[in-house]
Amino acid sequence: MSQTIDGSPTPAGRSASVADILREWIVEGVLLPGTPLRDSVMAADFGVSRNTLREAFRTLHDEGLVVQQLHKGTMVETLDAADVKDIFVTRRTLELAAVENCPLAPERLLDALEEKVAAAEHAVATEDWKQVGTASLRFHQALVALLGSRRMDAFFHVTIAQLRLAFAVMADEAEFQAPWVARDRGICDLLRGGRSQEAKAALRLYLDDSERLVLDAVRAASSARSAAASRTKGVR
Amino acid sequence: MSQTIDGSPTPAGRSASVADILREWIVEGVLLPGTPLRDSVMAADFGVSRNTLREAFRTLHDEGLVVQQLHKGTMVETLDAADVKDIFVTRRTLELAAVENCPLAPERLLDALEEKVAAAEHAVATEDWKQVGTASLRFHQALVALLGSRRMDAFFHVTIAQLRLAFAVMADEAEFQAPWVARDRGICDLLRGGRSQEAKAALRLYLDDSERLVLDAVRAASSARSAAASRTKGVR
DNA sequence: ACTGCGCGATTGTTGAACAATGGCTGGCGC
DNA sequence: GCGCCAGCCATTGTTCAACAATCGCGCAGT
Repeated sequence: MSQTIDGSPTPAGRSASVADILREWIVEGVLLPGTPLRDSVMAADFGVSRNTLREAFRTLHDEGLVVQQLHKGTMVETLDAADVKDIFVTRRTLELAAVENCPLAPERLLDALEEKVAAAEHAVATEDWKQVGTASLRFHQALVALLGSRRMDAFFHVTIAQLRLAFAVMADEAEFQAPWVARDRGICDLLRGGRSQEAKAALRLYLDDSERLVLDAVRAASSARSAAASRTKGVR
Repeated sequence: MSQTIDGSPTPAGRSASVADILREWIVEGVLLPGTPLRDSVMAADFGVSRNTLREAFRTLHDEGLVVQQLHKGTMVETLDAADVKDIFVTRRTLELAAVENCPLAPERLLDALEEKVAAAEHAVATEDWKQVGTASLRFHQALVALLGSRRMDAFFHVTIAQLRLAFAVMADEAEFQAPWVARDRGICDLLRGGRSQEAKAALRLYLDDSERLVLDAVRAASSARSAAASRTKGVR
């Protein structure tokens, strides 16, 4: 799960390279949720051994991007409505606790907050909408970091990675992404101004709105998927 | 220590079986913190391939029970004071949020709470002190379950497993274990009586006291360990 | 149309080979 | 005698191809 604390000389070999490519494909939406990843054929495609590929699968499994069932193989994680609700329960618990804990957090972490919001705003300015979602999530990761717990940071990282799976099937246009960054900025400023209770309220509304949006997207994708499945099976 | 896996109906794969056994040995204190696990010899002991054993090691690594240093192998995780603080930050965040959420939790989860406390009390009655610690932790797991999040349940489960590493080096006598169960009972009754704010206050005190105790134990074990290290190196 | 069986496809496991790194031992110079 | 350096050995990390176990699907029989 040691995801890119980079600078570390990870000579982790070919399986890491394969994992990087697959990760890219998954979060970019090239490999859609539910896609089965058959190791035999992918091993041939990449020109590596099955065992190496399985190692890459394992890495992605640690990051919550794929699921593995015994003797049924590996497939890209599919989020249903229950998963989204689960993720947002998690987000509320961790992020709201972090905001409440903000006054006790060291200055360094507050600065990281500012930095992440600035990065998101830069992504908006350059209209790199795919990056905007990622940058915004990084801000929320920095939010959780206020708690000062290595373990919760790692846990939240996986949670966020799964949420990105849902983003992959969403339209990434200006009117969908930009408003969130503005709200991130608002929360950041409230926190840096020491008004953590107001920040908490703002964050709660933020999460409620965001959950609604993601839920709609996931339900749409899910119904589209089941419709496609019915078509291939000839059910009407 | 030659223990073979086979014979059992291997319900979840062999690497998983090996991981189960090692996990048992670790949390039961058979393998003490810092014990190096050499893959060649353990693979022979278990009668499995070195590759399979490394798979098991990786599973335990994900669960935070062992650490892996590049080219230095795998060893049982040793918790230092920072780790304990980290774990208790996590416990406060999750458990207190769970208690606050209690009024919204379904009846079924409240009943589970009662069941777990009863189990802990039974362990006390039979003076099975090793089981008492485990049963008490299970109560706290049920507490977190009030949040209704599969992901947080899983996360808390590994957190608790790490905490048991510290318990492994603690004296497990009546006067150390029994009081916690009584306090668990108090919290449980408050929750079932709908007085979640009082339960929250009680839980906060509980966690503060528990953290102090575990911290002392870990510091004692740590200093004992470093003293032993100095002795073997000839440092006075 | 339904049920049971067998086969192909796919995954899980193995053992070996090779590379890379860390620690240790022995020798050297001071 | 003490400290430092170099080379060797043991252990770990990575990859591979072959073997075994299991699941799902199609086919035959009723």
